[in-house]
Amino acid sequence: MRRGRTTIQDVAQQAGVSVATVSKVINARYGVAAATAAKVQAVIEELGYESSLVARSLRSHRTGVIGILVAELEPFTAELLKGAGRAVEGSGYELMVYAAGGPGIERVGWERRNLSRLGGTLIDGAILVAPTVVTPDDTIPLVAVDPHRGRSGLPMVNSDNRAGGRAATEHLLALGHRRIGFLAGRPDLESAEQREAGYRDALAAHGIPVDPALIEVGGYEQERAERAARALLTLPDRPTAVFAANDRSAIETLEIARTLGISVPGELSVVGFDNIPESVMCHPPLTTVDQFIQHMGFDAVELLLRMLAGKTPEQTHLTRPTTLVVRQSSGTAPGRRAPRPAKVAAARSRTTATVARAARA
Amino acid sequence: MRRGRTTIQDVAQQAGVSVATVSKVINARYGVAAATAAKVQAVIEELGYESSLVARSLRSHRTGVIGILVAELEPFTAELLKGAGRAVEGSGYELMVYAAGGPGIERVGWERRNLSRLGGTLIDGAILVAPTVVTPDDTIPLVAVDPHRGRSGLPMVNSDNRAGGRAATEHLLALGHRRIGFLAGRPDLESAEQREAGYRDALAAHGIPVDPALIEVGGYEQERAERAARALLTLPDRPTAVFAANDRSAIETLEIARTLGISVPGELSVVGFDNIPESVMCHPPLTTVDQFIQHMGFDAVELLLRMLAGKTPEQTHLTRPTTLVVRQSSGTAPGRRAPRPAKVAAARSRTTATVARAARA
DNA sequence: GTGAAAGCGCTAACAT
DNA sequence: ATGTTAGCGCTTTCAC
Repeated sequence: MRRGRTTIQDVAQQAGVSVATVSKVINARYGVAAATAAKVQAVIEELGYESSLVARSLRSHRTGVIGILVAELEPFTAELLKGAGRAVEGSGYELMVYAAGGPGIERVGWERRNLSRLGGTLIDGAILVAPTVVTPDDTIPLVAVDPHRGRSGLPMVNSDNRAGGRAATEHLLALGHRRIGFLAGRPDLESAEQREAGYRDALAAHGIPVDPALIEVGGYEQERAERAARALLTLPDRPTAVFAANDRSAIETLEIARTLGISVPGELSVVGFDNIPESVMCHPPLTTVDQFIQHMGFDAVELLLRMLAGKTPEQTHLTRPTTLVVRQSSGTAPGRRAPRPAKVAAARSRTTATVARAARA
Repeated sequence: MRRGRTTIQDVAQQAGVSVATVSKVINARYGVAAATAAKVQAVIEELGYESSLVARSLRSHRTGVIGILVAELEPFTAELLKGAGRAVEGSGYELMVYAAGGPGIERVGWERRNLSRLGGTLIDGAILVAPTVVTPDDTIPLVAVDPHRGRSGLPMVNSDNRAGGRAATEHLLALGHRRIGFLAGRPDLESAEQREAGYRDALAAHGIPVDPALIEVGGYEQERAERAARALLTLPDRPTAVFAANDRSAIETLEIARTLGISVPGELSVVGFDNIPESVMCHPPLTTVDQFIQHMGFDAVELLLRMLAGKTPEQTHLTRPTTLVVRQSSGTAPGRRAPRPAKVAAARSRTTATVARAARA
């Protein structure tokens, strides 16, 4: 046995041919005698040789690999990957997920950095998840999922965040809440901005002025979100409900409420956004806005695949609808004695069923 | 603007120095005048240059990237990634997940193929998830998660599958079930084998002979599992309970039961294994064995990190305990009128709480 | 039909 | 302190 990996050199030597010939056999190029090809093939099998993706891509600039670039491997990303995974099946492409290394290090610009590191070589196209800035790089086809604010011109997949934000807030209003706090997300993301717009829409529609004291920025970061939630819940005249811009923040709000001895949904209603699996497993299960993350992952890959095939897709901006999923973290506003309306209960089972179906789709 | 990526060549030219000098600056090597370094650095910023991971790794054989090789991006994998993601934070390493491309193509040997393609270059170490065969490759440090049967000598992380299988079966026995079917998993995986052993253990402990007709192989594959579940449920004298070797198979069993008009848990109890998020979202929510997948991912990365640091870990075989999580898919055996015991209800809330905590850990 | 040689972008010895 | 040279493993002209 040799040390290190088996290289094309080893195969060539063992087969008694040149490296070039082996390469031709591997890539099924013309100009190789059947007998030679067979012999080389046999040696390849024997040695268990597999050509190095790295060396190959450095040279040929075509790898059959799609990159998914994310800042962090957290629930949202994980859901997205499930959808992406299904979309590549049978496409001939493989998936490479590159995680920038946690939430810590220099969020801004990670996608450009990693794109430079991988693009042009290694991956034929990439999906950028919640990118901070994107200099439309013309090296390889790109698709953005849940992108930052402002037109980037990049093909993208997102959801109707504004309608989702509105639905969440309307739900709380329907339950009699009037002081509804908003736990804002990453200010640079269009989605976060739109969810806030939806929140404002709903309040405006009901003639309720927005109270700036009830808006805190959580930024989708654990500590910051916790601080923001605590600020909201320790207000002299605290809100009776909080709409958080994503499920993680909402779950953190649930946590803070628990430490403060505030019962949910008795004294406080909480609504999130995303419908990550964790939103079902927390206590109480979270009312949230489903944005069908798996579908987004699926769509993004499909779009990219089409671009890689050279077809210019007619639709380069895919926006998915969202659905409110009512669970146990939201209830009638304190002081109101309206019983939980029957239609809410009905909505609950329906939407939950939807989720289950989406998970398998 | 140039076409294609910016290379080290471009930087060197623009800065009026040699390529080697630029390389030294990038890698903070000695032998560069402060002034030169500053100038080069400025050009790097200006051009937005980032060195190619591919070219670099081809040469230096050190990348700071850990590979996670999986056959498919499905719920189990996704959970594992969450844990792995947390473990690399602050380690200086980044994570690259490589998905072999769906459940379809040539399952056996995918890990060896991909390892050859990436190893030695691109990744400094790898985690193999549910590998089919592993020729202990000495090129880079390897850790296996949920490995195949037989000693591979590879450092590994798994759970106490036998105890878990026993607990699941004991639970059904305690509910009065006597005809308990088993939906087996991938025969090549040690975990699947152990779960079956646990099942047999429990039956034996209660003096119940194993009925071969009640054992079907699902192989963790959608279609096959569905066929197996259908076979079990259409048996002339069908089982009153089914223990499936993983949650996906269990959820598929739920599905088949529904199409056959068999009510769960009224006429049939179902217990799974894994505790993937989907097990909470299905109908009814699944009773299952939690194997703390996220923790396994965390542990695997930590173990690999230690190996990469050159420390030989004293413990190279990590086995985690499992916990039964009782939800709504299991109930008293038909014909028995024992009310659902109070302690089961108690266990339920406790274990669910455990899950919630684990999810955040 | 086959092999020699150049080069992808980079780093590491070795010169200067 | 800087540049020159030689590859890493592979693909691709282009001779033979």
